[in-house]
Amino acid sequence: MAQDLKQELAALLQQALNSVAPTAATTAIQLERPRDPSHGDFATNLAMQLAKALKRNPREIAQQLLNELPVSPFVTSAEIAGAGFINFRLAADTKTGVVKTVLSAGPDFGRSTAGGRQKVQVEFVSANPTGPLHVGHGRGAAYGASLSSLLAFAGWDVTREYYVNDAGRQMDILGLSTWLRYLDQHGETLPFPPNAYQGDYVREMARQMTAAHGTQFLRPAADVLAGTPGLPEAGRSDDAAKQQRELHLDALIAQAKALLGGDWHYVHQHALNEQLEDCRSDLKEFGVEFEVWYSEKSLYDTGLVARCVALLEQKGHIYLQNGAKWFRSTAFGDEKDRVVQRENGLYTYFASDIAYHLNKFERGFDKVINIWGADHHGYIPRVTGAIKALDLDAAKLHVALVQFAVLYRNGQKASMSTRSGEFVTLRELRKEVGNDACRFFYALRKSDQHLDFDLDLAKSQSNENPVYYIQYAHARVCSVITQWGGDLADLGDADLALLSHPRELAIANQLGQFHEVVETAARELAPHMIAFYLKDLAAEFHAWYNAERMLVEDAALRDARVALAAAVRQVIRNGMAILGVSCPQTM
RNA sequence: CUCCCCGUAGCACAAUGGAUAGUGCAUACGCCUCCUAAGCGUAAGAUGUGGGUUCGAUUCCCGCCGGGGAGGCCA
Repeated sequence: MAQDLKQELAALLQQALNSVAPTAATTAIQLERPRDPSHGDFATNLAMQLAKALKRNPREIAQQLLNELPVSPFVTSAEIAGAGFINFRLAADTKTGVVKTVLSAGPDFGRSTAGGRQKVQVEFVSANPTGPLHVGHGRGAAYGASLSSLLAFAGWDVTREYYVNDAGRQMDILGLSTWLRYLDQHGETLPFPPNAYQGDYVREMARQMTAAHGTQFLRPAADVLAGTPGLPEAGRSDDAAKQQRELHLDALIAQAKALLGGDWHYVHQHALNEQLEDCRSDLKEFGVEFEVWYSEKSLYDTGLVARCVALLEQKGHIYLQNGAKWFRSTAFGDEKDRVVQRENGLYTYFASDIAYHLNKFERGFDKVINIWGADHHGYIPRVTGAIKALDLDAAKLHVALVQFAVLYRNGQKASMSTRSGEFVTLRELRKEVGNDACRFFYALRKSDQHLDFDLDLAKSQSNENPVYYIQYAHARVCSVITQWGGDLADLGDADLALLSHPRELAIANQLGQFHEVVETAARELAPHMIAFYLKDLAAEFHAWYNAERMLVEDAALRDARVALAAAVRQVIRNGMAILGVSCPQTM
C-alpha cells in the first residue's frame, strides 16, 4: 500500500516533469518522508534538482510542476514550501487503510520481495571452539541473526553459516590443555603452561574423560616433559620468554601426540565436540541458529586447500621465497604479500580461508556476507585479493566488520581474553540480563560502532532497557483486546474513517512506513533501523494510549480504535521477530 | 609508522545530502476513583576545529585536534 502510494506519486511527478522540462525528464525523482509532519506525508526536492539545469528559481519550477500535476484521489494537497520542496498530503482514508492491510497480512505484513529470492550466505560468529562464547561473540551472533532474519523478510534466500575452525594449533592447544588437566587429576602433575587454556571448563572436560575411559590416557608426567625446552621464569614478559613459552607448548603438543598415539585423536575430538556442542546450545538459547556448520578440517580432507593453492599457482599468483609459498596479494591492493604454505609444508590459516571462499562461490551464492570482528579488518584486502586472483566476482563479497564490545564493570574495562579465564561469557550475560534485553541491547547499535557494554547498567537497571518499552506497548494492546472481548476477524468491517485524531493518523502513517524501513534496513545491512523504528512506533502508541481511551461506549469508534491497536501489535511482533526478541502478552 | 572505528545535550545513542538535528537516562515540575505508571505531559539542554564540494553538509572530500581499536611464516 505504502509502496504503491510512493510509486503513484512518482508517476504523477514524472508526468508533470515530462511537460515542464522534457530535456531533464530522466532526472531521478526522489520522494522522502519529511521529518516534520507539518511538511506533509511525502516531499520531493525535484524542483531544486532541476534549478541548475534550467537556470531558474526552484520555487518557480515547483509552481510549474504543480500546474502540470495530474489530480489523484490519494492526494489532498500539494504545496510549495521552503526553498522549493513540494509537499504532498495524503487523504486520511488513504493513510488509515493500512490498518486493514496489516490485519489481513498478519505476520507477513512488511514482507518484501526486494531480495528477489537471490541466494545470500551470512557467515557469522565462527568463533574457535576452544572455550565458551563471550560477550564479543554475542554481538556478532545478535547482529548476524538479526541481519539474516531481516534479509529473509526482505525477500532473500538466506543461508546462515558457522565456520568451524577445527583444524590448526588452537585446537591442539585445547586438546593438550584438557589432557594436562586430566593428568593432574590423576596425580601426574606438571607445570600448567600459562599460554594454555585455563578455564574451569577444561577441567570439566578432563573429568568427563575419566568418567568415560578411566585411566586409559594416563602417562607419566616426566615422560611428557621430556625433551621440552622448559618454561622461563613466571614473571618474564620479554620476547625471548614469550617465544620460549610457545616453543614449550608446541613441544608438549608433540609429546602428547607421540605418547598417546591413536588416543590423541580421541582427546582432541572430545574437546572439540564438547566445545562445539556447548557453543551450539548457547547460541540456540540465544535464538541464534545456523543452517550450516562448515568444517575447516573438511577443506583439507577434501583436498580443496591444496587444489586452491595449485589453482593460484596455475594462474601465476604464487611465488617461492625462503622455502615458503607466497600469494602475491600486493598485485590486488594488499600492502604485503602473504604466505599460504610455510616452509614446513603446513598451510596457513589464510590458505584454508581462501579455499573456504572459493567453496562459497562454488556453491552459487549471489551474495556472500562475512561478519567479522574489527580485528580482522586488515584481512579484507588479502581475501578479496585472493577472490580476484581466482577470477571470481569480488563484488559479491561483503564484509561487515563488527566493532568490539568493550565491557565495563565497576566503571572499569573488563578483560575478555579466553586465555586468562577471566572473561564474561555470553551465558553469564544472558542469565543476568535476559535474552530479550541482551538481543535488543546489541541490536540498538550500528554494527560498525564501538559498543560500551556496561555490565552494571545492564544488570542493575535492566528494567530501563528500551526493550521493555516496546514489549510493554505490545502487552498493553493485548490487554485491551482481551477486555474488548471481540473477534479480531470482525474488524475487517471497522469504519476507519473514525480514526481522525492526529495521533491516530500519525500511528497509521508510521505503520505504513514499515515496508520502507524493512527494505532500507536490508539494503544497508542495518537491522538496528528496525529497532529504532519500533521504538518510535511504541512511543506513538503510548502517547495515544494515554491521551485517548480505546474501549469507549460508541461501538463503531471502539472497533476502529481496537483495529488500529491490533495493527500496532502486529507490526511490533513482526519487527521483534526480525530482532529475535519475544513479545509477552502480559508484563 | 600504516590502517580501521568514533567525536552530536551532563551520560548513552539516532538522523536514504534536505526544512525547526530526534530518542532514552539523568535534572525540574505535573498526571493513576479512568483500557497495565516498565507509561504519559511540560521545561531546560548538543553537531570538536579549519577549509572544500553543493541551491543546501551532522552526513561527502582534505587538513588539524581528541578518544578507542588493529596490524605476526599466530589462529
